[in-house]
Amino acid sequence: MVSIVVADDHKIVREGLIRLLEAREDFTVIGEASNGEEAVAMVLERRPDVVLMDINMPKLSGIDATRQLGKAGCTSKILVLSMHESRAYVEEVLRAGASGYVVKNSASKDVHNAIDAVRSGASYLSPAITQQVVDAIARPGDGGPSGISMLTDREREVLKLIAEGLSSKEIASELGVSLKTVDSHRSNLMEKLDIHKVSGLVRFAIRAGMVEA
Amino acid sequence: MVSIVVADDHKIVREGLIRLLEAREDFTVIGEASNGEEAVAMVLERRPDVVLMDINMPKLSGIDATRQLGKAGCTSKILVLSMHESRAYVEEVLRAGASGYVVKNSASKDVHNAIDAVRSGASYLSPAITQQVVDAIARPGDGGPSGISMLTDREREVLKLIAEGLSSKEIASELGVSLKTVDSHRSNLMEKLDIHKVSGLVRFAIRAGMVEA
DNA sequence: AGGAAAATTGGGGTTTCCCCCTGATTCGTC
DNA sequence: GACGAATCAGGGGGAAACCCCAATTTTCCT
Repeated sequence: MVSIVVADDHKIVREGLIRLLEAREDFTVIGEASNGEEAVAMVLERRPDVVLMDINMPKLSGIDATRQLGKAGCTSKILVLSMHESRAYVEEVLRAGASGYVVKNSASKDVHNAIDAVRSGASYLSPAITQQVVDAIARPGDGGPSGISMLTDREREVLKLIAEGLSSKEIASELGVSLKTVDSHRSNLMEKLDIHKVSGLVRFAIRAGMVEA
Repeated sequence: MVSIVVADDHKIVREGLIRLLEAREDFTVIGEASNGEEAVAMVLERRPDVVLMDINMPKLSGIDATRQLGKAGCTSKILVLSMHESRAYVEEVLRAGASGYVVKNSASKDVHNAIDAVRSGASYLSPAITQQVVDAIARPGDGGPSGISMLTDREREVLKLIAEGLSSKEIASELGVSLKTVDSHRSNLMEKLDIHKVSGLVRFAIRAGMVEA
């Protein structure tokens, strides 16, 4: 019997997922969460075998939640559910410690397979994704990391807030650091990405799935 | 018996929705589509009582599909499913001819209710939405179409270039006018849209389909 | 363990651009 | 004529972008 926690901010999607999961008699959903914080708390408390986690969630993204669970020494396997097929996204998810990446454009059978895979210690990537990863590995001359992975955690954080429309001053107070520090991160990430305009940063962040359009 | 067509680009979501719908014995799903074009073709062919349509779909958005169905004289009731709760979206959806607007953060019971409502000729708006609509009506001052239609051709042109990352100076030379003129258009469109940051303009332009992410 | 490299933090100063305000002129349309 | 749209213009405040710099911590590699 495989115990599962489902985390997705859309109730209707959550309900649908649960039905799909429980079509398998050896799967049992033991909890559901509607945001990242809730998901972390619930997983740490109930210790499911598998967590089916959406990326786009309020308060704490699925990626950050995955990261936190890893740091907390959680042994539950995390299966990230995403609507994005961009390579940059997959990279970040896997580095955060997830065992699998399933695009929402999958059949329920695929999700079942994915759960079986991560249960047995394997990794699972949606077919649409594996090709991207293979491409990335096969193309070292591509400048390697597609951009986002060459940024530090802090720089990603700052980029996300820039793309969301916060001014440097607001970002500084949001992160609890000085304006000058934010300015440094801003300059550094612009240099790394070779994007020197806010508009470019916003489009990049959207393509990378860091923010919604 | 209510016949339904489900349109959503994510297969896993589509499957979940279908299960939720068929939990009601008087509902029967007679078709599913993974993009807007497919949805239009299928609805015109099978003439369902109700279409459950996601907004975000490739090729043709749920909104445009709704518009096309209306022009084609289709009598199927259209229930739009959206992850957005912003007023601008609701307005556009309803003006496109949809009978209902259901946020994805709803319970399956709400979707059942929504279908019952539109079936009987009524409109259905998710609770989270009704407040927004009431607010919009109560404020005749800015009650106009909250989107792109209030911009002039020139302003749309400038907005597009801003979103593409050009500076005001570059836009001026691109359009063959003075920098100050561009500055005026910029100010005016910002005022009209009530968006006062580049990041917001870029996201707006992407949502409006004026530029690619 | 020890040292190198990177990340994070912080500061000063300059230049450019953005944003908002006010105003004006021309053109076409209703 | 009245109106809206497009064009042009100046000035001022502020933010951003880019330059210089440096201290501390964390991470990584040998």
